Amino acid sequence: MDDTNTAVRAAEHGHTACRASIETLARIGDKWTVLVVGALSLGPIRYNQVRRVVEGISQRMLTLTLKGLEQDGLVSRTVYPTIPPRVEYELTDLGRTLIVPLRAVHAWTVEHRPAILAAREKFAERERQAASRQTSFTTPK
Amino acid sequence: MDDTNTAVRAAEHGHTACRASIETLARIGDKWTVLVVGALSLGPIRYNQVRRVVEGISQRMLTLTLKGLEQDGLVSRTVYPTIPPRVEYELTDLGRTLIVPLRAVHAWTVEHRPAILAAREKFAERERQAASRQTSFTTPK
DNA sequence: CTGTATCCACTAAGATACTG
DNA sequence: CAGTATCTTAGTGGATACAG
Repeated sequence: MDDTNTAVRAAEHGHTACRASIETLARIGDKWTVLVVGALSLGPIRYNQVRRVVEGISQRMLTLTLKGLEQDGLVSRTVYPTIPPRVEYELTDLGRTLIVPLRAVHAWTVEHRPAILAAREKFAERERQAASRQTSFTTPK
Repeated sequence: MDDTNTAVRAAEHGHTACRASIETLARIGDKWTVLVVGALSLGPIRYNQVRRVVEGISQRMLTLTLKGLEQDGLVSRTVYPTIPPRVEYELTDLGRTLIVPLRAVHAWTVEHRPAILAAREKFAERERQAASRQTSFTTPK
């Protein structure tokens, strides 16, 4: 009917196209995937090396993350049947293309993180003020 | 000692710088935030309009997502004290800067999604083969 | 060394009902 | 219209122990 509704319709249009991307974004947006990709971005690397680089990751999560990436064709897994066994992980060509947009996001976070932290501070402050005003209303004396 | 270890050390160096970004990435990388930002990217929009555009979001998640974004200074919230009440949400300047890297990621997902889906297919196929080979071993006759 | 399997705690998220 | 409150369930992730 009006401008606003037109804008909303446009959003809905883009929205459908977005859904698919969201699913993909969820994959790479989780807690560990980006860190693991970062670890792999420098070349082939073994399981326990990843584990050391990505500090704090559990064996379970590392295995799950790597398997997920392998499943999506972003990482290749090569087993050398030696004793002890040796498994190397490496970004595929597809996986390497991911580095570019990842860097864009990374640059954004680095650039705007101070502003975000400042905003959080201000928000927390306003919340404290609102809370104290509440208190003085309910228990004035 | 060798090239690999050098690479690993380099990764560890970058790693520390990454941690902070990860935290921020977790914020914007969740299921709903990106969709909501997409809805807001076209201009000021009211609560229930967002709700309609971002299909499937619950009231709870919408409120939480908006509050999170407001907290981080990415979205501004304006209340018009009319009856019925009217609340408009809008991207701040900071929030608008987020659109750029978001588009980069979006472009990546659109471009490479077919490859990812194909990789998943192939992976599933290999898994089926491995499973059937297992079966023929354990129950040969 | 490179995983898998199990258990458990915690949180995230949906449904529902209610308030200003 | 724009939320808040509460309940319940599903998924995530960590610790541990064990296997190939």
